[in-house]
Order: sequence, then C-alpha cells, then structure tokens
Amino acid sequence: MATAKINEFEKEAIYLADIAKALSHPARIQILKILTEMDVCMCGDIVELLPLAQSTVSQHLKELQRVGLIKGDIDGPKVCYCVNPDNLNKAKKEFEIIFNLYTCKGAKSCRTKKK
Amino acid sequence: MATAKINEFEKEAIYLADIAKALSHPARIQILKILTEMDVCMCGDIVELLPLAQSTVSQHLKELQRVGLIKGDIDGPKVCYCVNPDNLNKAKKEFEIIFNLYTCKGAKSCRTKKK
DNA sequence: ATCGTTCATCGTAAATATACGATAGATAAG
DNA sequence: CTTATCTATCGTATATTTACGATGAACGAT
Repeated sequence: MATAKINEFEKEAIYLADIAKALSHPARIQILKILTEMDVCMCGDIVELLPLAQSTVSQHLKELQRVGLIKGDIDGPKVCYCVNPDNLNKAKKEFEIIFNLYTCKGAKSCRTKKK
Repeated sequence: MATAKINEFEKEAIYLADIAKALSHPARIQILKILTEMDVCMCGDIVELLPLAQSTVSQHLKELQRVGLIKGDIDGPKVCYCVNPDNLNKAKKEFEIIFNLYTCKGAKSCRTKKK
C-alpha cells in the first residue's frame, strides 16, 4: 500500500513535514518571496512572475494557505494574498529545532559511532 | 503535463525546495532526530524505531542522502549513517533567509496592500 | 442587465512518492 | 565454505502531486 502512514509518527514530526511539504516546490518558495519582497499580492500579478498557468498558481497558493503560511483577503473580485507572520514565525522556530539538533549535540561523527 | 517545470525557477528556490522535499515526510524528520539525539546510526536500529519496513526506511535514508543532509559510512556489512553537519548548516542558513523575509520587511499586511 | 476582470474549481493526464515483500550483494563469524 | 546479518535494489500497487485548459462564480463598471 502507498497509504502514507502519516499518523503513526510523532506529532511534531508530522507538523514539520507538513510545512516542509508546502515549501517543497520552487514556485511556492518564490511566491513567498514575491509576497514579502515585492509590492504584489494578487494572484494575477504572481502568475506574470512565474512560468505557470493561472490555475496552477492558484493551486500553489491554496497549498500555502492550507498550512497557514499565507492568507487571502477577498477584495471584490480580487484576492489579496499576504504572508501570515504568526505562522511563519512558528514554522521558523520549529525548523530551528531540527537544524540546531546537530550543533547542539556537538561533533558526533560516523567514525566515533562505529560499533 | 505533470512534468514539473523545475528548471524554470530561480536557482535558490530550487535548492530550498529540494531540501524541503527531503524534509517533507515525518519519517525523514524523525530519522534526522534519531541520528542526532540517540546513539544510533544503523538502518536496522532506525527500522525498530519507526512503523515502517526495512526497505522503506532504506528508501528514506537514500532521499536524505540525496540532498546531502546525511551520509553513510560503510562498515563491513553494516552502514553507519550520520548527519552531515556542513550541509545541515548550509540548509539552515538558506531557510533562515525565507523565514526572516517577513520580519525584515516589517509589518506589511493584506490591508495596507489593498489596491 | 451586460461585460470585463479576477480567481477557484473541475476534469484530466502524466510524473512522483510511498510502501511492501522478495531478492541479491557484501561481509563477518563459524 | 557455509551461515547469519545487514542493507540496497527490484518489482509492483496505490496515492499524491503537478500541470493545463475550460468553466463557473463573484464582483465592479458601464
């Protein structure tokens, strides 16, 4: 079976993996950058900056929204997207735990671990 | 086509997305923690700590190796896996760029961006 | 009421990812 | 040499992801 056994893992690992999944496509990384670095928020503007069709960009925006990294503000027929600072910060802190694991534990290496 | 248009994005975004992809499964997050927090390095030991078959764990280890987050040291019939500190640190720094985007730019919000 | 703009969703096709059992390779131990 | 141990790989089944065009829904403007 290819049914991912997602629920049999640790809660924190599931959360981190889910955020990582949202970041696992270059289009979504670039969308995050666009939303913060440029004065742009509309789906149509983002489409012009990426080599993707409008429907595809919409899907990517949906995925970023799913994990809460961005939010959309309906403004008439338009939707203004922006980063959700609280959730971005939460994700940042959780990722730091992973990335700091090694440095915190000191220089364990393959060699020293051998049998 | 579902051929990911991976190469039409920015180099840095491609790199970040690739690392994120390697972290996008809870098993791989837990493997990283196991390799750093516990005195464990062998595939078989990891299998016992996860709800997955040996062949599946081997696949996950391969994916983490592919992006360089871990490395495997062949030791007879065994393989001793460990975190690659240099690459983990590089990934950490690249992710910080993304996660710090918002805070560096100040409190832009959907509201202020409207039209 | 109609038209244009903006975006989400549907349907669909192809690629990738996840998972397992079975098997093969490499080496240490006997 | 044979056996046991450890791991990678193969084959396979299913689920998910990526991508597009077409369509529909929501709203402002005319």
